[in-house]
Amino acid sequence: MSKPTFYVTTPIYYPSDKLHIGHTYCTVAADAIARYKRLTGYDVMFLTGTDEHGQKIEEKAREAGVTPQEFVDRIVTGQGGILDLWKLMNISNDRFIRTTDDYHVEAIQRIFRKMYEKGDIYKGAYKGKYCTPCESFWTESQLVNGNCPDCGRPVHDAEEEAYFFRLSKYAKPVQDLLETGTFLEPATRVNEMINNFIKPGLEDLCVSRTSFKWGIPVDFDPGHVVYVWVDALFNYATALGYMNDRYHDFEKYWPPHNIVGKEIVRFHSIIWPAMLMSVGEPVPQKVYGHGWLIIDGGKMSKSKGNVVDPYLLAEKFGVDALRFFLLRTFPFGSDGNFTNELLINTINADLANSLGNLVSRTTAMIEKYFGGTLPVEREADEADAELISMIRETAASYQKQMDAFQLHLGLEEVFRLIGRANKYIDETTPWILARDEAKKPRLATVLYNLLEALRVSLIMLTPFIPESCEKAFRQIGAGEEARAWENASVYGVLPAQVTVSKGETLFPRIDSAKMLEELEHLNKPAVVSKPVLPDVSIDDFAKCDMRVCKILKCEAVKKSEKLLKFILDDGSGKERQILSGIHKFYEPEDLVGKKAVAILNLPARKMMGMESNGMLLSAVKEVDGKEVLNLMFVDESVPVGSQLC
RNA sequence: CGCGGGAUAGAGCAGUUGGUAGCUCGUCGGGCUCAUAACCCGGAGGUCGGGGGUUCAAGUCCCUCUCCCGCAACCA
Repeated sequence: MSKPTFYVTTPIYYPSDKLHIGHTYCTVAADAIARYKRLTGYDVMFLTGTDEHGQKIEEKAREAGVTPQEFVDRIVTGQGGILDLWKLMNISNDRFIRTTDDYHVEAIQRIFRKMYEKGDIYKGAYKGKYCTPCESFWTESQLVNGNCPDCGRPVHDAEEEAYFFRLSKYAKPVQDLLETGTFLEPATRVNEMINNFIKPGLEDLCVSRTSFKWGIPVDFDPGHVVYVWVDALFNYATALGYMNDRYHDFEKYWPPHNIVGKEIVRFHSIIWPAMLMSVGEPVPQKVYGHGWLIIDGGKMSKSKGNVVDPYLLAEKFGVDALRFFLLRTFPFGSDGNFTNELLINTINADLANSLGNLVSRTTAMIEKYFGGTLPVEREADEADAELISMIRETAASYQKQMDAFQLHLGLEEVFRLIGRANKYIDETTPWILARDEAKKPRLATVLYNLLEALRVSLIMLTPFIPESCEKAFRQIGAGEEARAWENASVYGVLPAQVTVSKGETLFPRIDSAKMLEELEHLNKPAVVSKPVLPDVSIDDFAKCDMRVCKILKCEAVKKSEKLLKFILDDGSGKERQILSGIHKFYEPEDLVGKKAVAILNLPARKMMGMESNGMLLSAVKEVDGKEVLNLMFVDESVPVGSQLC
């Protein structure tokens, strides 16, 4: 009899930067699901990977002075890269796809052609507002006062050749899919999608670009590259061999369970099923949009300097502790507030105090009272009933939660049992039983029951903390059979004369105050000094017209967090208006009357509907992960209009 | 009125179809001594953001207001 199959995926991550704890969260969750399914008897395919094309990577590579391929190789396969991170985190993926893999590239070209030949992709005109100097297309909604949002100059209607996917054709079936089944979870996301995107009407989707080259070429029209929707989404299929010969298990595993972050739910729940309908393949069994990790109440981002490094945490706390924390603490569907303090508290309370200590006290007593091996004589008591029934029943409620991807609730079930076992020790007072030779059978029974409670708990914890469970199984003397899922709801699986060994401490307690202080230091990386830019000619430098200006007026721009509006005297006799995004660093009233330096001959640019004619110069540096900015003030004695050279 | 999420004990969160407000951590007191200063028991602490409405009954349904967050916009 062949096992049922289960296919689970993470998003393919965009390797424009190192991955952070948020990516780790998602991948660890998918890993726990994959391990859980394997444990419970499924033939599992677990896929993760990287989405390596696109304009941003092209630009980043150019800035770094390498080819796009070299750039992504470094982030994906290089030291401390994505592959290393997943290895460190003990991720059990069966496959890893990179969208630059040959087989994927060829398959995407075939898929694109297939949809084209079917008529679902057609060559049309990308109509929009075009800004000639910027060589950019804009949509109506992107315009600022009807002008180019980049440079503020007028735009005109223009058309460009592009390929479109007939998304509109699939609006109805996609809506039905969202409304009827359990296709998209959690359910709150369904309303969001329907209200935001389906109800206003689905427009056909532009699926090719000519503005950059770093992508998969449309093989029958080489000027175009396939845009991300087709390239990235179909990775879930090509990785199984869909439209290629590299793999041959599409039939076996399709359709997938796509675990995704809430920011890409839209693509996975609308565009993705529509395209699958187009190529005539089943839609995913489930798209699950998990929440984000929030840091200090706000989104994690580079510019806030609050990106949490998973390497650092894994090194400090251990991989299993980190994995456990992520999945135990945060409801999988909603956002979670990440703090180091919470991390330490969770590790101490659940892993050290409850689980680790239970293993420790149980094995210690068996060694102390029986030399490590339980005798065969037993004596049952009514006091055992509740614990034993929990040993038998916890697996069922755990399974129910896990099948619904409610990982944190699954863990809660396990810890209810662990808590009950700790209480059982107090109720049965084995240290008192040990004083009376006649009560040895009773004592053996109590300790055996504790081992059994631990055994079934560890089976259920294996998907979350595999390494630690392995160690703990050995300590409580559990062999292969005792670790099997079938025996997670059976009492009495360990041999009566089981032998234990109190090994190393599974999860050492963490000194919270001390560790927090340590992390505080580590979070302040050495000040990064940027490399000096390539040479420019003196002529190039001379093209920049920088002059001393006096700040006549300065006020905050309404509705803008960052913008200040300056009226400057640049020495010409005319007032000059410049907008600058520095409100975070300065209050307007502190700046009036001061003299600063501005570059005057930048093209005018519209921001929040107002024109900015130039830029105030600032000194910027990243210190302790935070951006520090200082305007370049000059001495009162320097005449207004003085030119820098 | 751009879209969405949220406001429940000191902190972080649960509260299913409306029917005595719960959990974890912290705190205070007690117990125990097998164990990783851990474990067990108990107490204190909430007019469920404000106001109005429906109902025998509202944290839960309806209206309204305030505040926070995310997306979007913007940060040359």
